[in-house]
Amino acid sequence: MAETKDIPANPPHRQAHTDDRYDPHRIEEKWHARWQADPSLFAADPADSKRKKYYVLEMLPYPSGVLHMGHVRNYAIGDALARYMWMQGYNVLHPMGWDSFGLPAENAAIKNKVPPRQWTLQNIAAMKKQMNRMGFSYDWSREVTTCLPEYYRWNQWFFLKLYEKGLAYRKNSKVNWCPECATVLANEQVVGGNCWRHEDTPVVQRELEQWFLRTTAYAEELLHGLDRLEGWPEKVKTMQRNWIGRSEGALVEFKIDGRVGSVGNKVAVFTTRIDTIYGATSIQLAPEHPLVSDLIGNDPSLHAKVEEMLAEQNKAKERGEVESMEKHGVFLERYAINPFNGEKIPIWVANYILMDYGTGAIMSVPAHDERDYEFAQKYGLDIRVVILPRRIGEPPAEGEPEKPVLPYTPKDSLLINSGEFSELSNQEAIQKMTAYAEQHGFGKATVTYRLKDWGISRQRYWGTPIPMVYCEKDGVVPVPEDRLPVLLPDNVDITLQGGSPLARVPEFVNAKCPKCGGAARRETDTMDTFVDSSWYFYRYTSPQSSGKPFETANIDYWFPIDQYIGGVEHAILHLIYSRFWTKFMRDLGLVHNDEPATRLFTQGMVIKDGAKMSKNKGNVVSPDDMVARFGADSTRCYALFAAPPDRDLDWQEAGVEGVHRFLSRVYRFIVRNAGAANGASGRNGSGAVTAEQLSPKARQIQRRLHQTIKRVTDDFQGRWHFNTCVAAIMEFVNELYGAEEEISAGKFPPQLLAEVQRKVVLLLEPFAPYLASELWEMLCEKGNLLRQRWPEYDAALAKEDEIEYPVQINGKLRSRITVPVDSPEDLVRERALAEEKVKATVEGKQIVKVIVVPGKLVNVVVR
RNA sequence: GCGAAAGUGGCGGAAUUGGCAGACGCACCAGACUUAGGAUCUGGCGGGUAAAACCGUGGGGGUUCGAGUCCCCCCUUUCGCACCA
Repeated sequence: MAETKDIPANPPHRQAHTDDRYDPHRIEEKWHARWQADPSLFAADPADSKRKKYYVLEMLPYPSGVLHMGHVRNYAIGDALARYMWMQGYNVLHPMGWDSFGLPAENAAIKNKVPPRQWTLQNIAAMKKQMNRMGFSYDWSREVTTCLPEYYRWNQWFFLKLYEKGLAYRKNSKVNWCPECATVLANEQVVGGNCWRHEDTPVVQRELEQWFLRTTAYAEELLHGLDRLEGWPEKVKTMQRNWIGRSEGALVEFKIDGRVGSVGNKVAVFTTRIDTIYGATSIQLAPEHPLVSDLIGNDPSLHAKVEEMLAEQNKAKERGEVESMEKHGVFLERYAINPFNGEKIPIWVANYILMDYGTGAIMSVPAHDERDYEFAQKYGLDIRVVILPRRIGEPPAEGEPEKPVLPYTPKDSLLINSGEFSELSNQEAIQKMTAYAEQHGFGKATVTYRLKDWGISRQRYWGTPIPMVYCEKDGVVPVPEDRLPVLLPDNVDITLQGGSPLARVPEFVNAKCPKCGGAARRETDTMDTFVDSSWYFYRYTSPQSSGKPFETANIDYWFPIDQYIGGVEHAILHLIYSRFWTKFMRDLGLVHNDEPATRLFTQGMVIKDGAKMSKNKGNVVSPDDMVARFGADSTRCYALFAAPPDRDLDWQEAGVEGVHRFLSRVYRFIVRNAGAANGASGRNGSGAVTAEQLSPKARQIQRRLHQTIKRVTDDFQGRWHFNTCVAAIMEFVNELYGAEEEISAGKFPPQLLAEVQRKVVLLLEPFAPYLASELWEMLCEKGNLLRQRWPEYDAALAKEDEIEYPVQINGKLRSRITVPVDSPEDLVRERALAEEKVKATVEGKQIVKVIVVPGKLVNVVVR
């Protein structure tokens, strides 16, 4: 009690002042207005800048009209990084735009009778307002809006280039059709075989003539390029590898026995296991295989059976039950000849053969393939073993059965019953048998991919018109470059259902043939919106460019993107398409980089009560609501604090409150102490005060400050653990509160106090930029915080004088000793053994050894 | 079925290379200040015990002076792929 005399009865930090209350709304509105008034604050220097560049990019949103928490998290991460990189002295490009074509605008138009364009532009305005309110540091002078002709004309231009190079072509193909919407859906809008908007409406397949982009031309490069993308998550790279699905094998032709139809007298199969060809006991065709009807001929009962199979398959597809379908087949009563042994084997049609993979036909080897085995068992087909784990006559290894368990599929065994190839290893057999087939003209080595060409035609209104016309005389004719853009007409009645809305606009459809000038019909399909997002980030470098999509010189400076940030849901589609687009543009000579982005980060989802936020579940937390209650700083700071960025984040309102309390504490500390420090020059380190002149507590604060700078910096750039960055600052602020009695008693040199406050504010800038700006000004500092340098940590000042060693006995904590830092091991050992508790515990036992881990601990091993 | 990631207090999460498990925050408890407190400040807070001992990172084994961390087996959850020949 006695010492309380020295301390004011009501020390300042124990009082609630009305004037030191943290009012985020007052602060944020003030700075919001200033930032809006001066867009240059967040603008990147031009590409001819001598400064080193940093391009940080968040995936552009679809302008649905409201920002959700997932956006906020994504952008809070990107914004923290952008601000940090500015403070590291980089010229930072941090742009934002709108992926603004797409079906929701059309749906909204039908529902609310608002033109898609108007609906979209309103939404953009609303979301932009929300983003600005969050305080994101976007360079809006580079904003890209994909539904505007200035942008989409370049989609058309690229399309013409693709067409010129033979990378855009037209063919008949099946598309997803929702009868309820009366429109085509993108693959990603088909959920479990049903329409995403009408969850009980199965999507049907419709055959339509469509435009495709030849992504498969780059399959090999898209695959191998992944190996060099070290800054991409393994998960995403694996997904892309699987999607591309490269498979090495052989094409082998089997002659068809007997009469020959119009399609040919051979059937080609693709196999990765040509080494098992002596075990082939049937040929299996996909039901849609063109040979099927030829082989059936006029047999009505076979015809009916195959038809039935197709019908069943379609039904299963509609129900989304294709995977669980039982294997089913029909024998076509015809035979093929195995070119290796001349054997006649039956030809079947089977529902498990996919027409769009390989050749749509396989050789069936039941003994050595799971699916063929299941099928052969059901229909009693021959099962012939042609590979063994060991030589015939060799005894089985310990625990190995006498005969291999079928189906036996390993690739490191030996061939038997395979003519001249018997006794070869599988690997050797694959090479020799492929060569044999090639020599005899019935086969060759080949590579198959699962990746398919990208169908970009959409029978929708709200998209980029495909710049093609159809002329009776000249056929398919591209619109000449100088007549771009082909403008998307306004005032289109999209309530008319069925077919492309543009087909119902005569002014649009009726065109002149660019070649002959005669009457022609315009293409009325529009492009997939993934075209828009395949190259938008290049446009940010040259947003005003009018004669070209962008200036190559700007690309050379800014690209590749240093850090791309977005949701993992784009791992395949957008990220493959944009890699494809980059490679194509590189081959045109427009860019000189092979890949769009060197580093990719996929943040976790924002969930609430264990489930993804959704209107259906009623667990949506609105950013506006959070901002209204706690302010933008608390909201974004919580989004970074609550979990590491790659993990799912469980939104807890009490947590936002906690962060808000923390920011309040920072605010109040500086409000109370800014005056004491102002006037002192803390701007260049600790000024004139040396560490020795400080009181123990002041020295401790100085030490902790530098330790905190190190922790925040390391966690930020080393690991991207923003949660521990914020935690470290919290710890330091707690420490400051612990020292506040001494501070308010004037025992801290003003220089140190100024340095502490100044650096805390700088550390806070990436996480709570509004508050940081306000406090910066309160400290009488001037200028754009983003142009300030990130604080540097001083190892000498951070260094402890003493270190505490835990002392273990047989691995259990028994005591602690404190020794001067850098004490020699011998001294640490001596002090540990001299410790009373240790002595008592060790008493009467034999010390086997004493382990001293410098800077960590002491462990005494006794027996 | 295959592949990947994860499993730590009442909750979100820390522990970066094997070295004091539970930082920081929430919730809770106590105290201070108060006309008042859903404000603020201080302290406590894995289980267990009077206090220790002891037990604790999904379960079981192992390596090690020492394991949340490494190895083997198993369980659970999430995500991705799913007849790809």
